[in-house]
Amino acid sequence: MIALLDCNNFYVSCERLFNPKLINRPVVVLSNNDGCIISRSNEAKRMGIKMGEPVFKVKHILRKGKVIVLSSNYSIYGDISNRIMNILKDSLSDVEIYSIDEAFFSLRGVNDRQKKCIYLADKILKWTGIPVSIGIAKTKTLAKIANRVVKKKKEYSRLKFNYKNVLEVKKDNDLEYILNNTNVQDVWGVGKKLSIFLNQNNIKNAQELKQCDENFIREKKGVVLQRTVLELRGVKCNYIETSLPIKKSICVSRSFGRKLYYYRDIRSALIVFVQKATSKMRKYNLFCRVITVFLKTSKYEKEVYSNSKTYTLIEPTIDIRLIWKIADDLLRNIFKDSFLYSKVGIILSDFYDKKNIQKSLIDYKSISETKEIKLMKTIDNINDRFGYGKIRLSSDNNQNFFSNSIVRNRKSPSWQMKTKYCSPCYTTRWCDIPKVKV
DNA sequence: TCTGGGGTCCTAGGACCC
DNA sequence: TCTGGGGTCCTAGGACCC
Repeated sequence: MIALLDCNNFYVSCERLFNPKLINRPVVVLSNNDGCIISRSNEAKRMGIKMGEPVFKVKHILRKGKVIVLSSNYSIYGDISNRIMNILKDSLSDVEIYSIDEAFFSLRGVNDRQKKCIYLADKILKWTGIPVSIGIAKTKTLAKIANRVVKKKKEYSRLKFNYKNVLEVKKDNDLEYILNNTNVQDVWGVGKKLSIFLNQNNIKNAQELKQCDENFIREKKGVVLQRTVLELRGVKCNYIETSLPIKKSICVSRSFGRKLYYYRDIRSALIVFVQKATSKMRKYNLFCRVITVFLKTSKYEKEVYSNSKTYTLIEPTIDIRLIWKIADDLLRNIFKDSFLYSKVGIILSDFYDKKNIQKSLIDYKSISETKEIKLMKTIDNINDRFGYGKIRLSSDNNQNFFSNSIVRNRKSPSWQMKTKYCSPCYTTRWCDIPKVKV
């Protein structure tokens, strides 16, 4: 049997840990750039605020309901997430960290599965303060559904719930009842497009999807959806992945705090993203061969433009100077005057381990300890010790960006994200650690 | 005024090979 | 009249996830 653990309203729950004023009040957390609502407290959900909704569309509800609005603070969420995952790993052998707030784990060999899960949920609540829900079933897809049922008990009023936050579906007729009362678009792996297709073919709920002709699904929509159908029938197609997957691409990109018109402004944003992407790549000890830069206007803009260019090197590289030079060229290639741009980004891909690098036949030199590698290591060491951005590529417009954590009043570069309502980094920055008066 | 970021996987089609 | 069979690799685009 497989269990899925999911933290309840995760970002809001994290914020509440350090700010008790948020408890029992409607709270929402916003996406980067304060654009959309991506986490809601139960109080906010009850007011009809939807997941993913742009803030400006629900301004009136937020104001009227005195909803507390927060920018997202990923250093807190990441840190709390690590603590929760470590608790799981301490008492289980097969844990797959599926996302920042979700984990699958195997319950093979466990006698009383619900008891074990209740114990884990209690421990997580006690040790971290985060409430969680756990669903248990034969496959990942069914565990996802069971988990959803725990969180939406009201929609399944005929079920008997023995526990507040854990559910194992044991009886066949219970499962049938659950699947009959779960819309097809709420099944894991069925998104907007597929649910439209399924509805048109008279498949409206999970039970109907389970019983439909899998060959028809395979032929029309491919193997992924076919697997979903099989998983609904209790046939395992997706297994628990305990080892970290090998990275296939690294992307760093942000929407600008305001629309940008000038090339030099966009360039000064890109140079920062390139540095983030390359330092991330070096953390994984990887070399990349393919570099992509993309640039776009908002899709809601009157004059829409979006373009990307890719460059493939002969030899994989780790050198930020080379990567930046190429990225800069690519940007110059796709930039066009007279658009109001909202976003630029870099994608590094086609990764190689140091040992598996195919050298150029023509321009051969030994890779093992070249100057580039030594230089990059030195940069990383200095930045680790003295703070990110102490050594970086130069760009005239970014002088204040890297010192902004200390001096907040200086003018920040024009592309920087909006984070108007950000809470302190309570657990990851020395000066933000909460003070307690006794 | 205002609409996130970072990923993965699959498929179809084209180009090419012998 | 009549034009093979079997395959790989690459890319773009579409779908999904949180």
